[in-house]
Amino acid sequence: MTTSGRRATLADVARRAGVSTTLVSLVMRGVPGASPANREKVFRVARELGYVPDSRARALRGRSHLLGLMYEVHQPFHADLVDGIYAAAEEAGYDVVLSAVTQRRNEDAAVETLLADRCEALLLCAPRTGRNWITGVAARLPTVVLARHVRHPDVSVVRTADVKGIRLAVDHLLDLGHTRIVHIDGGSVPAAEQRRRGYRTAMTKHGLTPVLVPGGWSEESGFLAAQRILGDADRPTAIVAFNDACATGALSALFRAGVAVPQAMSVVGFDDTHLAGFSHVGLTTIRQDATVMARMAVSRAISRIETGSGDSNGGDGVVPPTLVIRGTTGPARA
Amino acid sequence: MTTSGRRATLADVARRAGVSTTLVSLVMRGVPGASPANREKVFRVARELGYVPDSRARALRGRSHLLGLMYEVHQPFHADLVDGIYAAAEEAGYDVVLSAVTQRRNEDAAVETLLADRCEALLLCAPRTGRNWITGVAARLPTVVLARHVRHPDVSVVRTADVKGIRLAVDHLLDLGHTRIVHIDGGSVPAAEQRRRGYRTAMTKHGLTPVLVPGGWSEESGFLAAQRILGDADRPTAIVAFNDACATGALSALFRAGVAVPQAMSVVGFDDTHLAGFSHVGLTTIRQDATVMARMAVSRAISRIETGSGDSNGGDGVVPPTLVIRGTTGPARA
DNA sequence: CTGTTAGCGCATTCAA
DNA sequence: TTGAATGCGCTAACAG
Repeated sequence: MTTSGRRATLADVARRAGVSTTLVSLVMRGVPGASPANREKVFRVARELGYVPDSRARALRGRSHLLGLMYEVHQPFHADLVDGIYAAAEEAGYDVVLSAVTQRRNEDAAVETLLADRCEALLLCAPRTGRNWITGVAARLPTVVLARHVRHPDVSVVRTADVKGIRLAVDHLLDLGHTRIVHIDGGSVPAAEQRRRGYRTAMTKHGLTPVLVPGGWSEESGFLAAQRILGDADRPTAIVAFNDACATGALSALFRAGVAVPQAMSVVGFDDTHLAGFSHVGLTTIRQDATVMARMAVSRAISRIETGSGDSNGGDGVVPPTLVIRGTTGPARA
Repeated sequence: MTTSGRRATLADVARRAGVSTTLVSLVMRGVPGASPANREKVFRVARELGYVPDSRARALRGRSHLLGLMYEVHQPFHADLVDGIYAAAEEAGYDVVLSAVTQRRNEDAAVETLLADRCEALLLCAPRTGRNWITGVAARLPTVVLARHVRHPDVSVVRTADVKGIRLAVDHLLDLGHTRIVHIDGGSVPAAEQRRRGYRTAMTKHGLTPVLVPGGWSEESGFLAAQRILGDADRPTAIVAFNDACATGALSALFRAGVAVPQAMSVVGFDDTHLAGFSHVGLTTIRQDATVMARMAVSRAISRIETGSGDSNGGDGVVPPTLVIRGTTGPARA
């Protein structure tokens, strides 16, 4: 930094431009009420001084128009949500404050900073902490939970229809002639329960026996689960994985073991993250629409802010998933 | 939200506890100067009212103690940096404001919000915008650039010794008896230039001919590049990829084509992101130490803030990379 | 169209 | 140990 010491303020600009602070404020906010000549002059001086309105002082004055967003830095799907939420918030005239959950920074810490930041509502991406914690948070600020089930009047929920998503996967495999289909589950991760249930339901509905293999949300967990599956005497012909990362890990195990995909084994993921779309993976998967979820979440947050409370939209925001067929599923062997 | 309408303030707590605002302020900041009895009472009332100090009002008062961090949501290595920077900043008594770069939100927009947020310094993770933009930003606020070369008195740089990193990779392969080693480069991405140069230097030093294959930072680019390599008449025996994602993509192409790794082809990545560590990938790679880089970056930012300007640490912060040998490299075939 | 003024929530003087 | 007063940068009344 080479420029002056102090940060330029609205008053500095006003003084230098020879106008009132009100006028500068008007011009900077783009509201009408200033002559073109003055508007021009203010802009010029502001640029000269490197003036940027102080968002904190602005917020202190009245409403902050801030949406607090908690997400996990290492989750690709959360990255998609972040992107969508930025966009949706901007459209609605709100700003977003990010608060990341990392290995050394837990959800409680993440929310604490959001609270201190004067956010008007909280968006929580797939919170892992218990239900009581969530309702506790929701008691303090309007709260929207994404990608997790919670049933409580204080919290709005936006999620994918997990059960339906898994059903799409199973049905797709059935259409291809598979009958021995296993599910690598997500363990204790949010949504894992629903997907497990969806799998069981879909299988039993067709008179098939559900087989669950313990997994997780990471590539490693998928890898390990697939190895276990390959060791089974009665090897299945298809795998429905908890998510894309898990599916990718499983794929690696299969490649390693020389099992041809999809000839000898079909694999379906969940999420449709960037990972799945890469041409080399070509993963058949269940797509969660991050953009739609983001839009819904923002809209619900704002509605909660403005109506003070209560969910006018009636119930969870459930986004329908879609089946994306790529290269990892194929006909069952005769 | 079920509680009262207005957010509780310091004055509310003071009134309810029957003490002065000063006292509450003291207690909340944990500075000495209040009787144990009062301290206790203030804490109790604060909890009852759900009082959280307003960080924005606090910042308005004097210094904000805020570090602005720009990073790319979809880059795993940036996630590692974010994690480290949160930790390092906290140790130093600073807070972090995140500003993500996404597909719909460019670097300029990201920095603009950081400026408005009253940050005292900026940390830019591998900025892609031109040099002039960076120096322009640095003219406004103390700035530290991570993982990219910039030579300018106004900007501090923290980066991995890219040239040395690539040399480690090449030397490792030479030790294993490889001579036909190609480099899948990073195109126009920051640091790609240095790695390219490091590769050329390392090869020519040993009298070998460098062979560059155009690549990029994504898995897809690595996949495509590897396909091209496999099509070559004079197929190499080893690949040094621009980064882990690129290497992972290349690995997939090799698996697909039935090329055994490392028997028929060795592959080295760069970064040592989570991806590389997963057991199923077992990628030999050049490790960038995100934690050390984060610590250095924070320390330089603070030093710039406090000394007003100038880089007392003298020159770039260069973090030595290390070779991590896993399963994707092996002896060249006789 | 433009200027004056009050106050947002907090930390920090200075007095008591 | 405690309390009252001041100002950070900005916006929203209100007056000119």
